[in-house]
Amino acid sequence: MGHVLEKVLADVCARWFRLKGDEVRFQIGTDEHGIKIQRTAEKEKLSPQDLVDRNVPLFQELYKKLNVSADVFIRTTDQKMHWPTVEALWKKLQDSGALEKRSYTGLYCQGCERFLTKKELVDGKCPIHLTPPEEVTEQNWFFKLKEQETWLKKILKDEYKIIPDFRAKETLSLLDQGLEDVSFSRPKTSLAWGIPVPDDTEQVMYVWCDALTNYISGLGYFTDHAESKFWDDATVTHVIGKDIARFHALIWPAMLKHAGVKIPDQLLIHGFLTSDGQKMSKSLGNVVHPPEVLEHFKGNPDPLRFYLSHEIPVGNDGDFSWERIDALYNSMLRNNIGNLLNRVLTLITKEGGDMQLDTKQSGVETWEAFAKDMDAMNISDAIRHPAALADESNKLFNDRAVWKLETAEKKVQLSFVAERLRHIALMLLPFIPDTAQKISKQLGVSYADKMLDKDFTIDAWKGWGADKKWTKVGTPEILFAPLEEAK
RNA sequence: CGCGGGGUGGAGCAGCCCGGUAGCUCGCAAGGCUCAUAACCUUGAGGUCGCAGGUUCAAAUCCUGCCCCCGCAACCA
Repeated sequence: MGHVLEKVLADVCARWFRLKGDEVRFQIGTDEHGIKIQRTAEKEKLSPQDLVDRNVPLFQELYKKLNVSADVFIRTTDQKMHWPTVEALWKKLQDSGALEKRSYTGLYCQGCERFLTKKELVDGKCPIHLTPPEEVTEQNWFFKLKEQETWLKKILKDEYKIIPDFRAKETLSLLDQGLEDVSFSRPKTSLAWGIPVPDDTEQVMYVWCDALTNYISGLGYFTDHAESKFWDDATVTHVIGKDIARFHALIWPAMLKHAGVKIPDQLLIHGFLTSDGQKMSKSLGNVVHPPEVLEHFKGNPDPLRFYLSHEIPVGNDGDFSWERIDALYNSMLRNNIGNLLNRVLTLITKEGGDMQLDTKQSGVETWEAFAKDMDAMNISDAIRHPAALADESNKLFNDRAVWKLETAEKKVQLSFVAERLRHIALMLLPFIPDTAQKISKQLGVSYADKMLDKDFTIDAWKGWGADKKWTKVGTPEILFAPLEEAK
């Protein structure tokens, strides 16, 4: 579920900037190397490659169902697109003197097949296997991170913006505690499943140089540079989980510095999801699988997208609960927005279906505030603007008792609310694209068919009464069906 | 003294940076409306804002101390 939060968050941002007319390159991917994959494959009697080839399409499928509008999906096992960049980067690091081969001595547990830290030990023994670990020495390539401390402090203050703020502070305090050099490779004997170190047949790259590099390998870096303008001339934003934040904040810019590549501009760090207030874990049996949520809403990704956007302030941990998502679906989507659309359209249709919009006074004042929140990626705040507008419109509908008015005035009032709904749909477009389009289609606006195209922009449509060709509304349909008896 | 987040009506949260009638969603109660997806609108009940001190004319909001919950503690993704 965590990765879904991340992809939806990134997708909402990507869609927003596209809608603003920016050129956007939205990349996601999978890190498919490492000892865990290797071991799982052994257990299942598969080759590691077969294992990831089986699993990765499942993720891709899921993202597609969630309407994640990624332009590129990078797999770290992709030897054509990914590996050449990684190898080139490694060499650049080596040439710049950032890498050094050293021997590393650690406490190795045979049962776990990995090094343990002193703090993990209980009475000097591995807590899982209850055996004392042995001292093992192996050769590793190390990346000299420590010497970048001062530089990192500087760029984290001035150039590399971490969102939210408290994470930036956290990272800086991490720097104050001092950095260690980082192991960048493993002997083939302990890690076979990875990218071989160039010119060193005994060593395989460890995760950092491999996985982090996906951001630029997807742009053709060091090879054909096909899309490198999306790095060099763009605002680069990484969207990641708090668990890997420090590596993105520290190791990655240091690597880029050595390679002579621009450092990223922003690091958006999101929190984790709990399930009914508890950490999701297999032993507790409270893990929520995204496909279940999709199925719960009949394959419609929008309730989940809306939930994640609405309930979880960017950067904080959030909670997933079936009760909450149902409640939000009913109150916001169904009763507030869906019902408003329906009552308006039904009445307009009874009056012949014509729009009679008074274009003199605007009924939408929230675009500026909305755009400000979106630009700052405060998506949980941003999404409240269209919701509030719908809320207000329901009130207005009652206050003015629109259904009782005389025909002429009734048409004007109905058109007023319909026009508001047009704006609501535009604001919702980054969050729940399918629904936003459905609303627009029912309203009958002229651009409804084009809304989901990647080159659709909203600027021309933000004005009050901007859609001059809009004269008639479409047929009202139920936007969000009632939920069946809850699970 | 490891680091960070949090403790606000029954539930989930906002407000705290930039002190001054405690707000939102859900739930609950009463009323209204009937255009609409038993939806929509209004009103109400319910909070000593974790605890204890301090600053101030005034503190949920600033300062100090304490208690409780939750993550992370570095190569392990």
